[in-house]
Amino acid sequence: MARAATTADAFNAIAEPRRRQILDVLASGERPVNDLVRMLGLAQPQVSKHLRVLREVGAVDVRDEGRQRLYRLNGHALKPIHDWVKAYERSWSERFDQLDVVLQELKREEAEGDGRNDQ
Amino acid sequence: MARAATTADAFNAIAEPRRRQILDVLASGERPVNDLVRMLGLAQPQVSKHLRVLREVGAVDVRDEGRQRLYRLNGHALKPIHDWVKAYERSWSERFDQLDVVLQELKREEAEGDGRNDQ
DNA sequence: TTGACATATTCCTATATAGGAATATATAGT
DNA sequence: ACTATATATTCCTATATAGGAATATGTCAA
Repeated sequence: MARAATTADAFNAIAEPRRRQILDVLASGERPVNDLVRMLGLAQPQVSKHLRVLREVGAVDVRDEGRQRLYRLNGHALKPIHDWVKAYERSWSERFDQLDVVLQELKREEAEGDGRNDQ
Repeated sequence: MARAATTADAFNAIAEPRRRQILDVLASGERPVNDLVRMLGLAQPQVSKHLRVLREVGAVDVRDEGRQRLYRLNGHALKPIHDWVKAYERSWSERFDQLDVVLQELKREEAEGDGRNDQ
């Protein structure tokens, strides 16, 4: 079997750096395709193709306005990624290091309390 | 050009659901390959191959112990993903909705203050 | 050293890109 | 109707999988 389609889910869609760049630009607001072409320095067909993938996974929405097509971010599609990766935050976050220290202390106190029955 | 290699970066590596599952299992602690084989119901060679990809992007580390190889999580490799996706949190988080309300109010108050030169 | 166990690698194939080039479609203006 | 502008689609090709099957490598134990 080959790799899953880029349109299979958001994880596959955003594996491509250009598509992340497109989302980053759209984060600042709605944009026509040509804005993206200019800002990212890509060929127009490639941008349209990337936008199609992003649309298929629900990461962007489109709106017609005259001869332009205005794309806008739909961050909801990225929530599963956020939810998944958030579980690993403790691997690098000082905040969680601190939390771990506190939890360790609680556990130690609890163990000490065992013999003395509370107090 | 084809798609970037799965080993190109963490984004590409974790696009494959099996590899995310492997990381999820390793999050609970170090494991030999056969544990993963049993827990995920995959063929052993496939697991070894997925582990290789995860190793190449730095998401796991290995340690030899007798005839077993113990794999463990290295969450640091996932930080870039977390950092990237975090910027989109406001799209779905109520917390940020609230923050936006506050910011709007501040902006409004500032605008009102314009004519009255401070207060 | 022979055998059992644990893991990695190699070979195979169907499939899906990403980018470039060319072209199609749609809309506005004259 | 014609033209310019904006965007999408199609065709092409090199490349990289993911999984299955077979096999290689490494290590312990008798």
